[in-house]
Amino acid sequence: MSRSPVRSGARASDATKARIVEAALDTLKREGIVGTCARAIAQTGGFAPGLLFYHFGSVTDVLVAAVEELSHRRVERYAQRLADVDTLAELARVARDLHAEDMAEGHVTVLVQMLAATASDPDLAARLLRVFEPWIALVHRTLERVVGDSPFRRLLGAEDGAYALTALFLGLELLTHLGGDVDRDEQLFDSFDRIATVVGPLLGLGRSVRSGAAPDG
Amino acid sequence: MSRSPVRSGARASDATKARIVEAALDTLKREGIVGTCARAIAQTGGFAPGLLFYHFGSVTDVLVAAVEELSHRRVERYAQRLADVDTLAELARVARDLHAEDMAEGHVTVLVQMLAATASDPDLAARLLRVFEPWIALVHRTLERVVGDSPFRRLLGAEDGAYALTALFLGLELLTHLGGDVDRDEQLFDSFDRIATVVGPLLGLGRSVRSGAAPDG
Amino acid sequence: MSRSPVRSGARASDATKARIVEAALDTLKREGIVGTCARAIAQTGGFAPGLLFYHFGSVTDVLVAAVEELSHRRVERYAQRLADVDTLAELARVARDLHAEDMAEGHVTVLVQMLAATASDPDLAARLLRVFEPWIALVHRTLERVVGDSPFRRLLGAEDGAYALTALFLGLELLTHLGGDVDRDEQLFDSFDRIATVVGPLLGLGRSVRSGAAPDG
Amino acid sequence: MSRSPVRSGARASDATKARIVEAALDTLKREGIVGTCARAIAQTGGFAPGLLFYHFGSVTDVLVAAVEELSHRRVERYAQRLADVDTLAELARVARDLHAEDMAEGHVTVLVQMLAATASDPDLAARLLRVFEPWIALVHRTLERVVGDSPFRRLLGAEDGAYALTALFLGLELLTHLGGDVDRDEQLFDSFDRIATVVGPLLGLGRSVRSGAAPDG
DNA sequence: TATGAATGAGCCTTCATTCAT
DNA sequence: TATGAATGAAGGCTCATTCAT
Repeated sequence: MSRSPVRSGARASDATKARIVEAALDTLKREGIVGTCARAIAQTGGFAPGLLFYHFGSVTDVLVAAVEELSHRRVERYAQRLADVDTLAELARVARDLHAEDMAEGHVTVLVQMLAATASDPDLAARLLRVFEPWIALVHRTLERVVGDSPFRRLLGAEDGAYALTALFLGLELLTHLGGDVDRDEQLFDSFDRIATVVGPLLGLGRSVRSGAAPDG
Repeated sequence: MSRSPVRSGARASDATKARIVEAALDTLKREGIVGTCARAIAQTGGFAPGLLFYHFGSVTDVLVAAVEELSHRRVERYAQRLADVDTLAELARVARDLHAEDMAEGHVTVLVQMLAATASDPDLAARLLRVFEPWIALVHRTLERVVGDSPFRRLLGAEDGAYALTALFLGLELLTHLGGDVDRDEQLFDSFDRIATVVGPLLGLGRSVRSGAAPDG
Repeated sequence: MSRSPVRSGARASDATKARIVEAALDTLKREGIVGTCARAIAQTGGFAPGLLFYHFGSVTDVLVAAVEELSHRRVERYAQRLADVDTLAELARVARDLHAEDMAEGHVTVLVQMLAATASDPDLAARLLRVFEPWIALVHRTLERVVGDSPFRRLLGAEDGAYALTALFLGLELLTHLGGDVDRDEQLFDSFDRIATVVGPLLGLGRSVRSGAAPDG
Repeated sequence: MSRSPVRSGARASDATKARIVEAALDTLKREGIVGTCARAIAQTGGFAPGLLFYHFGSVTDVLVAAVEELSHRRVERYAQRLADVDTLAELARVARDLHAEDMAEGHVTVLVQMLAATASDPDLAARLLRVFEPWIALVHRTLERVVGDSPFRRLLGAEDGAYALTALFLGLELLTHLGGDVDRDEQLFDSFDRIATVVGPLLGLGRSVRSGAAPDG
């Protein structure tokens, strides 16, 4: 039933597992969840389909591993970029960059496709939730910092903000594939920039508050 | 040989086609795109799988017809509810209601699942775009009215606003299935209410502007 | 999950189901349980493998249906031949005939192969038991009649006798495939004939008792 | 290139081969022939599947080796227990004991499962026949002794007797798995005891004859 | 000697689709 | 119009076996 490598920490096979995960990510981006099957992944990666089962046991397990890997990578990157964000304006700018990266490299596609698969597999939902938790927490912490103790907090809590922001990212991905109008996102984030620049200070958000001790603007 | 009800305008078969479409919607909501196949639809509707092909030619065609039907229904309802919306605060309230309806009846699930399928089928993307156009236009028009000629327009154009709002709706659906935390959406829309109530007047949005400065109707 | 024809009583498909069952029996006889798979059955019967699943849902279900069919047929035949058996000598003669038939047409092979499969599938065991019950009951009733109220009854109850006889039949099949010495069974049943002829009357078995002591028919 | 332990007489690898054989026996008992594959055997024995092929070349070869081993062991044991058997009554008693042992430790399961596999592999049949020969010979010799020169010999030759007895053992195994009625065998052997006790002397079998004419012990 | 990675064939099952009725 | 039988192509997964180490 549970062949050894499925849950072992063996070093030798790690390279192969990484290769399989990479192939899964590629396939997911290119074909979507509907077009992603063991054979498609194997073909993408240039290996025999059996190898996938040898190392992961099932297609779903590969996909979850793939999302895990992606999540790790992006959380690291997000953490790096969000570390210095204290202002709504800064947040808008960084968000735009991260979103651009995500779109360019198909990261959000992977997430959205996996989330869609969740509808026919409640088990998968639970597993994905666990994977996303650190990510959600990161966005949450950042917003906490940006919103801080400002009065804006009364309007939109950090948690709700993180939730909405995440939803927005995912939704944009769904729509992007639809129209192919790539510039639209650019334009939208331009708007966010403007809003943040205007609204932020207006409501006393971000650094202005925190550095209230040392007003720099 | 010459039986082609697929594209005929025959009235007699319309009831059956409606039944099939309804079954497709049900199945899509319940099983998601991955679990939706000809047999599943047929079983949901209580008819033979062959009937589906007789009337629509292919599974994809039924699904598109289903989305079309759903879109028609919702556009009508949206139009009805959005007709009187002139204010950001009103918009927030109506948006919350519509979103609640959509979620309760699984409408957004259908959209999201179909949009997800788009990734492995570019043709489908084009067809869906056409279906969604009137809907997008409606939201766009509403926002146009709400934002009006206010200075806010500079910050977020009606088009971008509609785009972002739609994306948000879709994204929320994806996330809802994940955590099962149904109250979260409620909470988020509460926040929107508050924001709209506070920010709207602040920026001189909605009726205040239109009916205040230049009453045109 | 459970497509209609699987458990329907439809008349039209009965012929096909019979054809599939026949192919399963043939395959079981020719290839044994190890060599009997959906494809092999399909090839034997000259139909697409999918047809088997369409009508029966799973390979195991076809096999059980096949054993059921075989059991029905043989029970009928056994009943016919055993009806007039009152004597151990008669029983020996009829048993030899029936065994010869069974071997010639591979009936016992089917049973033995299915029973062997039981070892890795407890569920199957339960299902087969149900199928065999009427058969076992028949042999039991016959022995009851043969042994009657004779003193022999103290030595070997009808139930044990039926059990042993059945086991013997099955065991012979296993051994026959081994040596290919077809005459051996003949020889063995010759011995049984002789034993029955000698031992029966010695112990006052069968008709001698029933019609001798109290002629009731 | 030149590593061929498959047919070497190397002493070092004998322990490993024994381990593999043991694992094969265990697996055969637990899972039956249908569930016995290289991986299952390897898992049972706690070694890599490759090892099996390294030492035996194929799964079938391991299984044959396993039956060989089992046969050796049981022949030895049977010889030990049957050595002193001269009487039908004694034979019945010993047979019951041996059968109980065989059942308890699953020996007959192994035989039956392998014999079943014979149906799809004529080659295997030939190989097994060779393995069983000494065993059959042993039973034959014992019966020869028991039946001796008695008039019973005319009724059931030793050869036929051995054949029938073996078949019975195998058949009982097949039936035991079916009903799970473990006591049934006990009961049957009780009957045999009774029969042997009554019928044996009646027909002048066993020691009575041999030790009667020429008392040797 | 022993392991575990890797492969390709094969197995069970499901799917979209066609067709006779 | 509607059904249900039938097919051939996948799809997920397992298997025997080989090979590099």
